[in-house]
Amino acid sequence: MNNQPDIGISEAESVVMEVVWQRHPLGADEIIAALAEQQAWQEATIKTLLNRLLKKGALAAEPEGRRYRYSPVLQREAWLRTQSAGLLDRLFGGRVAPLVAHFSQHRKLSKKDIAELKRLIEDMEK
Amino acid sequence: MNNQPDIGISEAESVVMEVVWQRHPLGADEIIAALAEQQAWQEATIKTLLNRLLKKGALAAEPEGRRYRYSPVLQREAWLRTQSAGLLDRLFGGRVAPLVAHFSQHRKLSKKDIAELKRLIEDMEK
DNA sequence: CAAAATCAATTACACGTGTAATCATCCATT
DNA sequence: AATGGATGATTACACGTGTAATTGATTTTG
Repeated sequence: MNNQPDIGISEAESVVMEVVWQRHPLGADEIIAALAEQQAWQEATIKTLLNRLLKKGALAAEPEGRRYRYSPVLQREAWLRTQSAGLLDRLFGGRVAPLVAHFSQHRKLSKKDIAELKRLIEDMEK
Repeated sequence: MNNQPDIGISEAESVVMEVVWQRHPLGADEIIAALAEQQAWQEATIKTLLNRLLKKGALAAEPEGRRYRYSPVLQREAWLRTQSAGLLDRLFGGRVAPLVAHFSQHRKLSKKDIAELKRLIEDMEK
């Protein structure tokens, strides 16, 4: 009974969420400040995104004086899960191995990556 | 100099592409027939998608009599690459290991999957 | 040959999204 | 108290997308 019926957030919205996921609660000004460094967005744009995220229920806002502090309702983990599951199913028939194979062909994996993968797999075998 | 400047296709469009990737060239009727079994789309809808894919340059159509036969221009491999790279970068900071870790936590990997992964990694080490 | 069937092309339309400007409200300052 | 600044709310607007109906051109059929 706490199950959010799968909030869908857009690309731009997810950029805002990333900021709030990292630290919260945050005021709009702080979010705007954090984004100023990576995005070329006007303040108004970010305000819009915040409102849309509120309306979608991905963020919660608690009033603090005349300001709001925003916190995530949608959890990053849950979002990650639907995003990556979606891609895996649509593109790789839901199988992880082909996905890894794909990356191993097209993306340089460092020795560290490989070592880490190896450890992961060993853990899985137990 | 053959570099298509990154054709972007939508979700619904990709469903059509999957059909054409599997077998081509195909007439619109064949595509419609193939999709009838999985999608509840009207013919007109598929026609629209075909036209949009043409306009985007993702498909090519050669006239055959008064019909067209459609073939992919955008290659599945290329599309896969941008799709999965996008997700990897946006969600996992471009690192493969965290992605695999994520799946290993949330998705049951069969023994077969694990064995396959293991082999992949062994190959990588060489 | 006229009528019907077949396809592709054109047009439709609501909704989400990226991107923002403007409006309204409330607090602080002169 | 009036004014200016801050900030949230409302409105804007073009474009992509999902979903299709309608139109137009051509072919097949009676």
